[in-house]
Amino acid sequence: MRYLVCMTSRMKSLGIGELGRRTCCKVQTIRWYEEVGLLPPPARTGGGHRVYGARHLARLDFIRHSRELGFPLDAVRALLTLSDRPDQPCEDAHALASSQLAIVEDKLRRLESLRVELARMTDACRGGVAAECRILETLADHSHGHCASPDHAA
Amino acid sequence: MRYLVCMTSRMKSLGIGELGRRTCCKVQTIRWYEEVGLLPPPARTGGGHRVYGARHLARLDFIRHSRELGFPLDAVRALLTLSDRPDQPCEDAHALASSQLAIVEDKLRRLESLRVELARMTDACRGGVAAECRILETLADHSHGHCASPDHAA
DNA sequence: TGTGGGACCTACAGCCACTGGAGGTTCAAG
DNA sequence: CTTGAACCTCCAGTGGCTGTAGGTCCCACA
Repeated sequence: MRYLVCMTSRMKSLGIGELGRRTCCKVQTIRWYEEVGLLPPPARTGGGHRVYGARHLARLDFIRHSRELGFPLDAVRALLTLSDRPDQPCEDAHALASSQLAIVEDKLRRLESLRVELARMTDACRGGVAAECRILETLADHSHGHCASPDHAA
Repeated sequence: MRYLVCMTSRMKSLGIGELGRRTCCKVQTIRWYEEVGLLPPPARTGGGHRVYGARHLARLDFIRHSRELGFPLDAVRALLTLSDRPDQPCEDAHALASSQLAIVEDKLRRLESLRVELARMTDACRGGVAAECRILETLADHSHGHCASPDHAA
């Protein structure tokens, strides 16, 4: 793919492999982002190989960073649309980010209580046979919330 | 399904709906657990409806509690096998629980750094148009780790 | 100029742990 | 006997990729 660099003197063009290397994306993932409309279809060589430019690199970086922060693809799509319209107010971006923050905070809370329970379990287990195992006992103990979730009540 | 209670005087028998209500499991999920071998196939009425007993209730409670703690189904399967053999040593249960604890602790660490970055983002954004939005700017900024992951290097 | 082999192509199946829907049957109460 | 909720089976879809099969293209090197 080095020939691509020679083809256009002023701008770097790169193949899908090189793009993947620069953005920490697997090649299949890049193709899949194209398929679902996150990344615009690039130019092709005569033989059908994809040829990317700086725009694609930036866009894929944006996508990857958003994904790393846990935004679902729909949110990434919305954020990309916003960044494509620099004159629009950024309220939506703010809303997306704070709802993502709320989700993360909620996950943190719930994971923390899992951690506590798991730590208590492993601490309580002092070896021995399964019949006396505190871990298995805890798991079998059904004195939990018992379907208080509104989801299930409905 | 009340007839089931009458059928057997000494033990409560229940239909799939009632079992679901008592364990916070959707009916489909119960059937699916049966399909993948986590829950033994129950008796059936003449018409083909599933009839569960106390064993199933306990086992499903065990499964649900394990799942709530984040154990993947394979681990749940292993834990169930252990609890079915009370004479065996419980080392495996301990190993499973501590590896799950390690996974949870790792997730907590990573979620916490997400939280920090998201909070910084939303704090930095003071409204305005997308072109000046700190959130979009942060997402577009590609001064990150750049493929240090061994996964990608390999 | 030929060749080797790595990078690329498409198309499709599989992962986890369910969830939902279609279309039909069974059950218990009134 | 009718009603309608609960149940049945089968199958497709979710999110976000990942892996595989079977082929084609590209370019460095001899």
